[in-house]
Amino acid sequence: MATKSGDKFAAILDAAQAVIARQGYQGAQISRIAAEAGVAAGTVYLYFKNKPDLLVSLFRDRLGVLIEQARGNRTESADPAEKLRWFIWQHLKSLSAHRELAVVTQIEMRQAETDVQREISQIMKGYFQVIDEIIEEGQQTGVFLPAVDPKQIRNLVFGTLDQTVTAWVMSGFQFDLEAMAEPTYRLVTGGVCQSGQGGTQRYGDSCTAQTDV
Amino acid sequence: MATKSGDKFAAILDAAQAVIARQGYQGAQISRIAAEAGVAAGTVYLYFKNKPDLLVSLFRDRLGVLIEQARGNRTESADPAEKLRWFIWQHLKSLSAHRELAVVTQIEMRQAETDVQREISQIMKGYFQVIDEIIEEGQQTGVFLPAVDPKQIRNLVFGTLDQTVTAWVMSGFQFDLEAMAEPTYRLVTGGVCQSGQGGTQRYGDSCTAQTDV
Amino acid sequence: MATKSGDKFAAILDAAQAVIARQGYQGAQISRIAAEAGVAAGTVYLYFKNKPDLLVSLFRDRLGVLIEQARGNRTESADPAEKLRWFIWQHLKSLSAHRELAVVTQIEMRQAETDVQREISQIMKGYFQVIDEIIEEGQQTGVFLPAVDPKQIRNLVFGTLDQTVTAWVMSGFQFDLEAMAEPTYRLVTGGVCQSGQGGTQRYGDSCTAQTDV
Amino acid sequence: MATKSGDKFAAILDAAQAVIARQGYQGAQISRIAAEAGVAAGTVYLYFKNKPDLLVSLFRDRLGVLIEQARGNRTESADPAEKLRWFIWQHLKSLSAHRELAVVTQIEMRQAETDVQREISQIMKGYFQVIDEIIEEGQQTGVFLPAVDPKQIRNLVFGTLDQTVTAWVMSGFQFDLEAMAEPTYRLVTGGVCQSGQGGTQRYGDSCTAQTDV
DNA sequence: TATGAATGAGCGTTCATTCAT
DNA sequence: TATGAATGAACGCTCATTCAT
Repeated sequence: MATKSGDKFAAILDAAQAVIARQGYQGAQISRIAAEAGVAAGTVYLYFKNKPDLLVSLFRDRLGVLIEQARGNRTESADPAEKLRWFIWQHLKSLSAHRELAVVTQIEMRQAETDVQREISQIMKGYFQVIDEIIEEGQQTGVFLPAVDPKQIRNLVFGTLDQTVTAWVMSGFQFDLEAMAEPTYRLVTGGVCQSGQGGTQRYGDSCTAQTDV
Repeated sequence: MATKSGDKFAAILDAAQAVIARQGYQGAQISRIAAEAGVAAGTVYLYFKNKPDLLVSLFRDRLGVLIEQARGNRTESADPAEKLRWFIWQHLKSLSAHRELAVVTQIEMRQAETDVQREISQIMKGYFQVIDEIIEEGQQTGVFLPAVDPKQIRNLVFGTLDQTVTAWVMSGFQFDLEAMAEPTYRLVTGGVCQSGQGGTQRYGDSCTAQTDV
Repeated sequence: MATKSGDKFAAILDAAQAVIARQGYQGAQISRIAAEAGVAAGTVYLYFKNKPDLLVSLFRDRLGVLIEQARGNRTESADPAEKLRWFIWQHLKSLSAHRELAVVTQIEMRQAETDVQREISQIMKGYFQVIDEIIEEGQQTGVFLPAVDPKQIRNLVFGTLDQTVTAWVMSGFQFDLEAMAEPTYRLVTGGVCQSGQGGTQRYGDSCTAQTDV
Repeated sequence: MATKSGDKFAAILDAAQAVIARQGYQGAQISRIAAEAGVAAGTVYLYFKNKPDLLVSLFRDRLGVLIEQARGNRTESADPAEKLRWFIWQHLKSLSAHRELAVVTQIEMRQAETDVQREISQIMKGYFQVIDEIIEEGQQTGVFLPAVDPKQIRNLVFGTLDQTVTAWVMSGFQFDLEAMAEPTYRLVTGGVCQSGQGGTQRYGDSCTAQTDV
């Protein structure tokens, strides 16, 4: 039942993640989380103000790890494109290795009350910042489209990752999420259209027309 | 209060959408929805099995409109790329015109219980199919990357749209969502990387290297 | 269990009075009151906002009867002193006939939270007003000491009654409360000191000195 | 925070009085009282059996001071009426000088559970005894009405004082409580009726008729 | 003595759902 | 069909009390 660690804070967070992944946000009773953490129900309130606070804390803690990881890895290559590849790979790899976390972040955390949602959005900004920095660097060095609002690019990158992970969770983990990293990266950077078509396509072909503007 | 129409079914759905957009999924009480629809609380149960059923019905109804719209519009051009452009534009335009609907689909509907989530996913498949058909047609005609799993492309397309709309809602509708259609289309089709770089890039540049594989 | 009356409002008030008299304010569980009233716990909240509101309502209702009674009886005689005698008699007689009510008003109602106390004080003002009117009339007609702040007189009158009833309750109803009316009236009107002493007392005797000022 | 004295018993009682006066009986948490006393929560249980015991102890201690004071002062004059005057003045003066104590005794202590109430009543008997002794002495020396049950007189005296102090607390200390001593004494001893009326009153006037019986 | 982290019983309140009319 | 009063299960949270140190 109880996590071996004497650190009840971590034990409760772990239990919360497990229970939420299993029972869903609404079904996650404090008493259940406490039991799973090996503490009394009241003890939860020594570490967290209330149920929403526990959930926000869980999200902050878990995303914090992703953010740290992403920030650390970013420096391994000078090329922004390479940094982006690395970011995508890390994201998918991390969630791939922690299915419970993926379930919680992709599905259950979005079932919180509106107030909690707002706080989670704030926390997400920290992760968005990591992407934004990569994008802006890439735009400055001319690797990424400089004329496009970086937020749009971020929406493309994060939206694609998010959708991919959600699809993985909803499928019941039926495919290899980490293996999606490379193709996802290619799609994101190269787009949907057939390359090389540019030379032969007829006028008005919208798939190449885009680059004209 | 009540929708004038004698069609209580529609009146309840409308009220549900309004109340959920305003009070959030959790705060949406049946009694409130009923009052807003101009019927008694018990009447809701003459048209819907229970609360989850009401929510799923709402989602099905609203997404149904989007799907019909997307299917209808798809035929206006033979070019799959053009169809995609049209789809993206329709999606953003529709939600742009119906903020309440956007709030409900992007934020509040994701707060439902796990069971509801599953059903919503099923309904989403209908919308995904529309995208999938466009993508597959594009791959067959050679407009879209043929070697890539169409589901990945769909994740890119839908993920980007979804993220864009969510950002719009979370921002408090601070930007022109419909105006995002064209740049979003270009990003999705052309990718993040600077075009034309192909000729001058040095070996190993990952932003072009991708197309080699 | 249930009061025969279909009037659930009254049934809940009756049950509340009974349960509070028996278990005390703190021990009076809503579930218990509901059971005793023959309704479901949730039903209580159809008639009362919350527990404090139920208590305040109970007090208002019960005191309202006393106030009406006191106001009605006041007109039976023109003499303010006689009105006071009547008031005192009515007060003691009413509580004497309703031990449960006496317990609740004298003991248990004073165990409410500070907020409830404040509201109860407001309600008490209605009862005080009845006394005040009698007193002021008596002062104007010269029957009662005109130079004394009427509020002080009221404190004497109500304080004595209140203390008497509380003593009765705390004693376990060991004496005849109604029989206390006449002697109480005499004490209140004539004071503690031996009458007739005025003529023989030596200078400085404080029991008569008072009348000199 | 903590009282300087090493006497934790007294420190806890002081803290209890302060916290109860500020937060009310219900809101007085042991942990808060402990913090205010500069000790750990557990330490409270080294000096008091439980929360009710702490409250009863507080009341006993505070009332003990009043009783001692009243007993000491009683001997300063041989005249029972003068003793009564002194008693009334002491009572109002003491509470006037200790608003916190007045709040606790008049309002908050009455919010205790039924068990605590019973014990408080017992303690009150000690104070009542002081009044009773004065009264009985006065009756024996013929100063106070000999035919009246001394308990009735006590109810008049204490009830009036109690009501006066409560009115003072509820008013937010808006008047000079100590200044009420003399008029209160006069009322108590002389009664509500106009003196001197005896000679001129018409037959049946109830305000004088009383002394006939 | 003293600590203070941990306990866990206990209860007010909400609200989806039912059913007699 | 329609009503809406009544239901009652379900749960987050508090805080007096304990006990290992």
